[in-house]
Amino acid sequence: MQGHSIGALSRRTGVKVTTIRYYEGRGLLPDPGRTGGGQRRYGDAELDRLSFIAHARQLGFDLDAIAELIALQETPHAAHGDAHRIAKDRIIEIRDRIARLRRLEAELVRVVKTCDGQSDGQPCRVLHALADHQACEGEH
Amino acid sequence: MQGHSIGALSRRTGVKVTTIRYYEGRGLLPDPGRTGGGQRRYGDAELDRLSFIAHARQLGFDLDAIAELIALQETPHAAHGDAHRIAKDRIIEIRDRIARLRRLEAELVRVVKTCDGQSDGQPCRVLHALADHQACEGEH
DNA sequence: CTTGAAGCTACAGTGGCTGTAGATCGTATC
DNA sequence: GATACGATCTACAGCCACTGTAGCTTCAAG
Repeated sequence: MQGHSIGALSRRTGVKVTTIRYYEGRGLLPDPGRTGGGQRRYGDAELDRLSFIAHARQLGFDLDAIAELIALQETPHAAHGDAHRIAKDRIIEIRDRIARLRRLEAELVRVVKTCDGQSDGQPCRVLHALADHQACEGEH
Repeated sequence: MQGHSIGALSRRTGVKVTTIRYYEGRGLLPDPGRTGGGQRRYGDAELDRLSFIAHARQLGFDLDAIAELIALQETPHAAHGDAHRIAKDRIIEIRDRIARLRRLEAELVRVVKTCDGQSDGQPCRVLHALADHQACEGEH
């Protein structure tokens, strides 16, 4: 039987079989052809699309954003602005997340330091430091 | 009626009312006292604990880790090592996430750049770039 | 005593899958 | 052909950490 089985697609893209079926249910992949027995068979176009989805997921796009990007691919005219907007939104979001994580890191380091080297019978100050929001300079 | 209502606790900690009840169901907060009519009334100890939970959540601890930290608070002896381990694990995790986000950012910037300034009638290259995993230097 | 905000329980829904059960299919080997 | 066994099928439940809803009761101020 010609075409890729769902397992072959999975091996090639690193996307789990169940996840591929889930994407189909979500409308991100078209209904594929079937064998006489009802098993899915895919062509190279589906392989490409699944690679696209997998890559975009790894870049942190959610499934709705990916659906939007796919729709843009299928209506090529004047899609530049939208695709750029979506990608730039993601960049802004990622920079924001990095900034927040850095603040968290700094605070956790501070929390651990308040206790380091101290080992009497008292409850650990890490726990106090965690409860003590006053000490954070961050805005969270 | 003495004690804080659930709404007062919510206002003081920034944790939503429904979330407070959810924490109670998860065992992170004890069953509070109730008024004759069945409404929850909290003391300062519960307020402190909820602040602790809220702060730890903001630092990215999951509820299981927080439950562990609370358990450590209640059995003070020899808790240092464990509390430090949990906090240090989080620091490592956060650094890892920062590193991965930076790679994503770099790639997205690259993706957007492949197209910038180009505005013919062709499908946007952002979409190609997203599908083209070959071009990533990262390990994802 | 009335009113309206706040609280109550119980349950369904979110996103993005993952795991399970129990059946069927496809293909390599004998 | 028959058989064996892995791959695939559908349908549904479960995960995390909430969030939202419906329909009711309670509290506290005026």
